[in-house]
Amino acid sequence: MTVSKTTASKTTASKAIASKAIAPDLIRTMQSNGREPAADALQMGELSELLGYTLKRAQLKVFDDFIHCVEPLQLTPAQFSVLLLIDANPGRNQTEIANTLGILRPNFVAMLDSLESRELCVRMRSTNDRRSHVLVLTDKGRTILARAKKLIVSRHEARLNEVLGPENRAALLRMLDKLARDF
Amino acid sequence: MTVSKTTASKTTASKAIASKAIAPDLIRTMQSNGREPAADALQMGELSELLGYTLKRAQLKVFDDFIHCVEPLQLTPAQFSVLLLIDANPGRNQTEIANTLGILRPNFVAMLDSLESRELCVRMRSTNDRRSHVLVLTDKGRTILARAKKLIVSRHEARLNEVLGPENRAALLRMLDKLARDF
DNA sequence: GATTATTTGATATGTTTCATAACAATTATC
DNA sequence: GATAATTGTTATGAAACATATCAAATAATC
Repeated sequence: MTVSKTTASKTTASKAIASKAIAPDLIRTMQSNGREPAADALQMGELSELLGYTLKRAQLKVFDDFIHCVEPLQLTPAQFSVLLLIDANPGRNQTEIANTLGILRPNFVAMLDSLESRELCVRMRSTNDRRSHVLVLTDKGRTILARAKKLIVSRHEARLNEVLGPENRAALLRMLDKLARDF
Repeated sequence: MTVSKTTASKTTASKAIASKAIAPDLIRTMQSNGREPAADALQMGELSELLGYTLKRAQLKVFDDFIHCVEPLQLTPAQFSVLLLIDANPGRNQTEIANTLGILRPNFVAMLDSLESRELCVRMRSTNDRRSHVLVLTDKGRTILARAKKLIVSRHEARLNEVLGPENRAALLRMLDKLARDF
């Protein structure tokens, strides 16, 4: 280590410029334009060029919006994907659904418990293989799923189209899919 | 609920076709082409069109590759971003760095403890504001950061360019940045 | 056909990540 | 000088993610 143990940090108010007579945003402008480094925005450095960083940031934003759009149905992205996959793949068991979604079997148990307690789906012992549970949506589950799809299309994906434009949205999806597959 | 409590699930081997005389992949081909639904790949349904789902999948892949590429230095994406931001913003305190990265201050403490215990950075009491800690990279920290940047460029981002192509990679970054900001 | 190995769902458990409340020390505000 | 706000910290909890292990059921092997 070559660094000394104390340093001066310029925090918020620089000097004693601040006075009630001057508007707050004017003060900020003066500070930002002064010789002192702007107190607000930090340099992002090479972080802006790091795809992984921006990817994560975007993912959090998109998930937040998803949750908000589908809020009246109280479905997380993961729960929605489970319902969707059960519906699209009748006759499949827990392991198959979980694996396809990248969910580990032990963690899938509580997930299903929750959905089943809300009567959105049911586990049924398979007659062929009495070890496995075939997953089936209830009527309520199908209804919720249908409503969720509508909300996602009309709110969530619509907003994505607004921000990106339909062509860009499609291009983005293609590239992300390529990454998810071939990377 | 309108579903009965038992159902038949077709699992692996259909009928008694299996025999040692037939090659395993031939059997699989026969099964896939038969009337029975393919036992392997599940229908992804509308999931393939859900941007959030693909986004998450891609993000996990990219982070995995990041961790792998920078493995000799034992840096997580989060740790790397902290080192980078400290280096790019001398004189800033914990709260400022944490906020910029979207890390909550309480969670940032252990993070810094870890980096400091590895002697990659130091907290220094500010002389201006004795509440705050100014964060500074040690020489070791700067060295590790420089090595990490090299590994990321030569391995990680290089691979991204291979898979996507430079133009697509740039376009992807632009769109993700737009989402992270405006969404 | 009995023995061994594998698969399925489940439990227990641990780690990591993320979020909230509260506190002492310090500084800002009035 | 009393009160409020900020900084780093601790404690704590929830959620997401991962591993080992188990009983029941089935498949594979001898």
